[in-house]
Amino acid sequence: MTSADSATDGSATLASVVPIVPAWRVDREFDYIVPPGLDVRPGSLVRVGFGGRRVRAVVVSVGRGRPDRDLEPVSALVFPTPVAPPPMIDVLSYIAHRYVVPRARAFSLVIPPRVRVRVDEPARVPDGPAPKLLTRYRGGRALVDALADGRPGAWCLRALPGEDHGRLIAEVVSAAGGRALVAVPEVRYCSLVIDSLARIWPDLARVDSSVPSSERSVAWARLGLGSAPGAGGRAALLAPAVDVNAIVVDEEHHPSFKEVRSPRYDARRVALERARAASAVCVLVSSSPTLETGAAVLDGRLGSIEPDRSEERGARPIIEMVEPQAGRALTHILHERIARTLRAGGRVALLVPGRGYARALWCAECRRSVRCPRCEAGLFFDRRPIRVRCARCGYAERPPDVCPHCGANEFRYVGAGSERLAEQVASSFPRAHVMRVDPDVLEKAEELPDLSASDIYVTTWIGTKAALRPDVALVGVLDADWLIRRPDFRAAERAHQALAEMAEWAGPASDGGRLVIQTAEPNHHALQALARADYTFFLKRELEHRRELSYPPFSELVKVSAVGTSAREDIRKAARTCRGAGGTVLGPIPIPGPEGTWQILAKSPDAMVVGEALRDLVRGARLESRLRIDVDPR
DNA sequence: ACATTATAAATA
DNA sequence: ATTTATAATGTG
Repeated sequence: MTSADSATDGSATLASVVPIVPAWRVDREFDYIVPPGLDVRPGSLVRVGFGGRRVRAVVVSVGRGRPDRDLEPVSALVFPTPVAPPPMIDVLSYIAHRYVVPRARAFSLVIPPRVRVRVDEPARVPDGPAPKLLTRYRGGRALVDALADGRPGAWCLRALPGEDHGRLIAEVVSAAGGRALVAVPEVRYCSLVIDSLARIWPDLARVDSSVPSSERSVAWARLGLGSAPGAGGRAALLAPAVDVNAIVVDEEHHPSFKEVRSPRYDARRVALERARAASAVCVLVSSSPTLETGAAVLDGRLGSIEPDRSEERGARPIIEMVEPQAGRALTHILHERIARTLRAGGRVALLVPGRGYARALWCAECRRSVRCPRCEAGLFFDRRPIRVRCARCGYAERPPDVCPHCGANEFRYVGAGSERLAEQVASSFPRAHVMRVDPDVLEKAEELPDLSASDIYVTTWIGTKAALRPDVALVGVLDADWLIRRPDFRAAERAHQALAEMAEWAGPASDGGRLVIQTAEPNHHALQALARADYTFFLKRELEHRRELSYPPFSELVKVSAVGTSAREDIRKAARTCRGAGGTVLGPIPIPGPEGTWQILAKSPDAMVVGEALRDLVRGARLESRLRIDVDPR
């Protein structure tokens, strides 16, 4: 098309764009003229004049037409390849709708850092490994066939505890011809899975948030040219790769797949949605999948890939449930198991629920705990220096001299934290080398301590990350009840996942692996499932509880909070809106935070219906307070 | 009369 | 979100 044509019939190439201005007032498309010679396609990132300034914008469609008014031209193309190639515009629009944000905010997820990039045509993608581990699973062959035939679908791959996920995922990526995106949990140190994929595919595009922005931009552009595969944190699922055959989410149950900042998307849903829109295969990998995923397998919405029962049982360590003894952090049995393991030259890991010296400070008189003035969470007690601290908000202060409730001046130190426990263990086993790994130690350490030097490794949940944990023969969980009894409807699920991870850490009984769990509730289904090495047992029992209270997967959740002058009034408006959209509303309740913060939780059959109603509320009525909408909260 | 500051409206 | 026009308020 030449400019002479547009002069004769008045038609021109037009682009509809979404300006990257995250405000409800401009949550729509704007049209511009595409100057001849500019390679503007759907998904291109461009610069346009908008309201007296220049902003970046994502092109959502391109076509010829007669402008019905004077249009501005697109002023430049700012990235060499489309940042939202089909079907990403639809996926991003889905995120905007489901998570109730202006489209511009969803689109900003795919905008690379501001650096100039130049990329070369990608080399041919080398072949990966043939399926060997995968075909040992029931359903593994079906997945390989589906990938080979290009049949779309979604699967849950329930990995064997102790499985090499790097190898397993490499086989999936390989079966997809390398045209795959892999998301791993967001981790600070490194990812073993990404490392092993990079060994097989040296061109692997790393879209980690840990890599420098220039490198990240280059990876973004290379994926746009068809280089494959790509891997990284949850953001990797939004990479501008073209012709994606497979989307893999590793450790599907990991909490980091829920974004905590706006747009608060759930990467599992996004993975499924992108795969559906791209007619690709989605694979959710975990040895203890979320209940939502497990339920989807039971009712056939997800294909099942699971290990053979005998292999599953074979991966399990010896598991002992031990009744806690009042006043002792370590029961006699656990003490004896530690001694025996050390004598045999084995290493021990002990898991404590909290850091610091004592986990709480209680008034000896009124038996109330000292709580954080900022966020109401319980405070833990530090000895060096002497102070109380809040694990949630980082509040740290000298402990009060008298009880803030009743004025008594005597306190009880309740529960051993990682620091006291490490001391206690060191004095019980004077010849063992005890190492403590908790958030305080990790913060101070410049680099990772040499973990292999220790005999007893005392840690909070932070030290259980796969990249941190040393080989051990015995894992002791000091207080499983703390996990099981948390006031959260997902407490059992989390406990099961955490303890399953500990069982994995201990290793199979055939290699001498042993797991000792101190608990007053040995019959809890999370623990029973572990003892039987039967995830499905846990799944079915926990589903009964969820059904009874109609929690996910029997409903979808939307959490709304309001903060500001008229928070109380606005949260009532939000509650009415949710009810009007078919939701059942819990609350409003006041929550910790700035003065006068209120929250509701809506359960409904379809969060998108509730979300749509809330979208109208925040877009239409002018609200005094700020509403924070969290769809699919975790 | 003119500078300064709050407020509303518009963005192609 | 940011700019721009417009109104409201302040100052010499």
